[in-house]
Amino acid sequence: MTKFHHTLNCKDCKSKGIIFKSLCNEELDMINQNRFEVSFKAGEIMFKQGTPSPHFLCLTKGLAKIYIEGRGKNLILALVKPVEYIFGPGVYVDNRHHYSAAAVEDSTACLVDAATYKLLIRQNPDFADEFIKRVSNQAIYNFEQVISLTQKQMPGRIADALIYLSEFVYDSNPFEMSLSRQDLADISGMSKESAIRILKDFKDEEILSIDGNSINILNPRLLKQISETG
Amino acid sequence: MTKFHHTLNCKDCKSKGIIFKSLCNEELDMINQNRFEVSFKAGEIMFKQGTPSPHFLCLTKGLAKIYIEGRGKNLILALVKPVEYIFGPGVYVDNRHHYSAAAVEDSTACLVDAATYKLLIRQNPDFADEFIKRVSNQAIYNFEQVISLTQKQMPGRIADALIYLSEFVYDSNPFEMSLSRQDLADISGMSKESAIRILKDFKDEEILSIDGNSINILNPRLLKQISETG
DNA sequence: CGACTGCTTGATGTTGCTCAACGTGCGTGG
DNA sequence: CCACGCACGTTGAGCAACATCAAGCAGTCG
Repeated sequence: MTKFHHTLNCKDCKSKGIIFKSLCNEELDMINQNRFEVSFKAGEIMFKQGTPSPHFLCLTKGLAKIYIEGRGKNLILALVKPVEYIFGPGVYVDNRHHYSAAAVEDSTACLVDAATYKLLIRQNPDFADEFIKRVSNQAIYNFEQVISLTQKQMPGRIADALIYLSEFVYDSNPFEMSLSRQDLADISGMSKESAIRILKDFKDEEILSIDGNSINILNPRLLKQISETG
Repeated sequence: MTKFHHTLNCKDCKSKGIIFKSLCNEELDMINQNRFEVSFKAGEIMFKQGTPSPHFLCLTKGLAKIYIEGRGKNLILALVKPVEYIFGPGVYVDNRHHYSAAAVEDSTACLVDAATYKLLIRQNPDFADEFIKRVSNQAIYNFEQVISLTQKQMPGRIADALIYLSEFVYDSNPFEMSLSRQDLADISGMSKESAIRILKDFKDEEILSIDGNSINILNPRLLKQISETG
């Protein structure tokens, strides 16, 4: 994990687009004053569940997973790609992280002081609205995830995970999966053996073609159907 | 479902305490202008997943459940008691309810226009902070729930549900459960038969005594331990 | 009194986990 | 360079957990 300081200014940052669009230059300056950049190698832990949480983290390059550590197994809540931020709910509650984050690919991120961030939310209603919208979206996604995990059987859950990867993470159909099979299992809430078996089944039914980590969804319609029928 | 209008003023409402403490009289007036009261009989649906969501709902009497409807089974996300509010994430996203709500006991609630509420959040940073804190707490609770549902076996999940009921909902140890066994099962993500069986096991092990709907936790320590070991 | 609803229990089948063995690529140190 | 260890992926067999089905029982309401 390497730290840089002020490699460029927030005002000029290409990445700010989606998140900080409601901030004026003065406000961006404030963030710029209170941030630093960090880089992570694949596999490195960004922060750990239970530790104090003084920062807002914005991923500028790579891919990260956020996951809850529970009794031996991990559960991956989401994958985070540039330019999205990680800002746990603990910041407004007990100042602790309630989940862990780790780099899946080599990544870089900007850390911004949480107090600064909270101040901006108080100052700028548009920014606050934007933030609440973000949190709301995450909550909605969580609901779907809970239903997937508790009410679908394994093929449906793997189907969900594959659709998520193809549509939201890698954004392409034949895609190179930088996740391990264990990660895929942790997304779908099952053992890695089970995940592998389902992948094989899908391959046998010619829904997918798999070569190592490159996956091609041959029959998206059937995959969607498996996802829906559970 | 019966409607009342302005039975009293928000300023004088005993129930406002926790939620609206950061609002001034003028702001409370605004809410007062844009609200109406509704009463529900036990079992009645307050709103349904998928329908438009133009209101913020504040429960003033009774007990309600919020639950997601999925393939035949329901999953109860939380029980809501006075004075807590129900304000789905959809309000900031697509104006739809992402879960349903129903009265468990005879209940009354205040409905407040969502636009008014959102306006107040923009106007009053303290109120906004309070709201975000609330949403954050809910998110944290959701994480614990997901872990409980996906990584614990049935006895641990039932233990979690019983602790939740005793400590957060009914707030007493021998408690009269206004929920059905099906509801208990829907909280714990299992079939009602399984829920009943675990209850019986707990009774046989003298962790609980059960008489109809009144439950007495005889061995809270052991129950906690079952909850933790999964 | 019969129909109905919610609760309870047992029998049976399925699902998905665990464990153990083996293969394979990759980096490290002799 | 080769030998070795190590992490990841893969496969099969056995078993525990859980759902489903079916039946019976009490209370309640017309």
